Order: sequence, then C-alpha cells, then structure tokens
Amino acid sequence: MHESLRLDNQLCFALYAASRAMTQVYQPLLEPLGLTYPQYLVLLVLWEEDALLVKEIGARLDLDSGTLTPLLKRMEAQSLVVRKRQENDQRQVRIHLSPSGRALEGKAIEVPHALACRYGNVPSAYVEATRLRDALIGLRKHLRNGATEPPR
Amino acid sequence: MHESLRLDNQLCFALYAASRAMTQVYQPLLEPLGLTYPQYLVLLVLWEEDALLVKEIGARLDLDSGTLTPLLKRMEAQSLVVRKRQENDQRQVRIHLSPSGRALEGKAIEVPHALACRYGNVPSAYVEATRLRDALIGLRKHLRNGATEPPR
DNA sequence: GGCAAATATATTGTGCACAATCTATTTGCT
DNA sequence: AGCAAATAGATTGTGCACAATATATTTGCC
Repeated sequence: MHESLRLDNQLCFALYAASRAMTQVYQPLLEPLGLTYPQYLVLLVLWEEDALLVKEIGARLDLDSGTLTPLLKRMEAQSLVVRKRQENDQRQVRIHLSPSGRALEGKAIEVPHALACRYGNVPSAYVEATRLRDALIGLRKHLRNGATEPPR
Repeated sequence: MHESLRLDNQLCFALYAASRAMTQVYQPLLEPLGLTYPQYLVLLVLWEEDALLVKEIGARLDLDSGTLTPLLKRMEAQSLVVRKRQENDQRQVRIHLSPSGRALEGKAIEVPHALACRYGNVPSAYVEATRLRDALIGLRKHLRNGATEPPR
C-alpha cells in the first residue's frame, strides 16, 4: 500500500479524531447545562455580542442556515434565545439571548475551568494548547483561502 | 465576558472548525470516487488490512457499531465491501473488500497527491503538517486516557 | 414604477455521530 | 449440563453538517 494512504500519516484523520475526542470531553460538562456542543458555540458567540443575525452567527462558526435554523429553533424551544424578524428587512432574523440564555454564562464559566483541570492545568500544557490552537487557526484560514500558496 | 469563554481562545472550536474545513477540502476529491469521508476512512483501514471485524475497524477509527453498521451497509449496497458473519463466532461480522473496493485504491492514491499540491507541496509545509498531526495524535491520546496528568 | 438579480432564511434529503437499548451468541463458572 | 455475565453487532432516536433547492424580500437598474 502506498505510504501516503496510511491512516496514521493523515493530518485529516488526526483532526477528525481529535475533534471528536475533544467534543466527547465537553459533553459531560455541557449536559448538566442542557446544551449540545454546537448550541454552546452559539451561546459563546452571543455572550460576546448579543442580538446577531443568523448570518453573522454563521460567519463566526462557519455554519449555514441549513444547520443553524433548526438548531436555533431548538434553542428557542428551550427558551435560551428569541428569534425576531427585522422590521426594516423582513429577510433577516436577529437572535437575542433570553434571560435564561444570559444567565447560563455564569455556569458556563466552569466549563473551561474544569477542562483546564482535566488537561493538567500546568503552564507547559497551556502554552502547548495555545500553540496548537494557533496552528489550527492558521490551517483553517489556509484551507478556506483556496490554499494555493504555502502557509506561514 | 470572561476571557476563557472567548470563542477565539478555545482549542476545541479551533479543532472543530479546522476538522470541518479539512473535510470540505476532501469532499470534491472523494465525490468522483462516490465516497464520503468516513467511507474513505473505512477503505483506508481495509487497504492496510483486509477482512477486519466491525469491532476492529471501530477500534482504529474510534467509531461504534451505531455509526459503522449503517455505514458498512451502504458500502455493501455500493459493492465496495462484503459483510460475512463468522462461522465459529456468529456474533462477529467480518468486512471484506470487494474487487471494486480494492480497485478503488488506485484512484485514491491521487487524493493525498492532489491535497499536497493544494497545500503547497513545499518541504516546510510538509514538516509543519507532520508536526501538527503528531500534536493532534498526542492530544487525542491524552484526552482518551482520562487526561489526569499533563501531556508530554 | 417595474422587473431581474441579489440576499437571508427556510426546507428537504442524505449521511454521519453517538447515547441508549436490544438481540443473539458465546464464555466462564459451578 | 446449566446459567449468569460478557461480548458483538443491530436498532432506535436525536442532533448536527451540508448540498440543493425553495421562498420571501429587498436592491439596483432601466
């Protein structure tokens, strides 16, 4: 078999597996809050800036309306957000945090904290995680840009 | 808002977004082969070692029967694999490559090649991708091990 | 003003992921 | 042998992702 087809050589599989492993670590921390990981992401965005359009949330998370519309409807059914059509442009839907959606931020603070503990919470681990995060952000940007020239 | 809740600080989101971006780069390369990315992963495993049990494929890809059973059934419907119950242990199902599943390896060689071109195909990019891959493999191992002690 | 093109969201359909449960079979113990 | 526990895979149900398409509204141009 050709070397380039070996599973353990593949960056994509490493990404895929690590991403799923990471989400599985989040899951028991989010379950008490009644959130899935993508719902948590939407709240992270709204806690940074409330009352965004669906499109703006989509731009930050790289998700389209096919994913967001039903997800936001479920969150509205849970009274975490309120969806409001814009007055001046009826095409747009603005997503507002509800009081309970806003209140959840307090509990959510514990999530990264619990993860830090779980991850070791030592400076070397923190530095390494930061470096890894930045490499991933760079990779994603590279892939999104059509990736015609090498990174860095 | 607490700094630790900022989206762009989160390793998990970087992983999630990069993984999806990477899969989207594979998609147009796999579509001519009639494969989804998880189906391609199963074939990668079988090209390395044919006639594995469902359980063994699951161990390599970190997937359970809830995901693999329907996926393998779809692949069998496409005549890429054959599912055979074991004679000596009727609980087990062994997955064999069909001739066309085996033949697909030839075309699949071009997938990593096309990616390498797209990624830049320069030594620095290769080294960096290798380093990133290894960091991700380490992270995944760490997360799966319960992650009570720091990595490295 | 009228209409084509653009825009924002919604809908439909397919295919994962994954928790929870179920079924069938095998193993191990006495 | 007989039976509880373990094992392998299948099933069910929920929730993403995402392509493709549809709907409704707005914009820009004549």
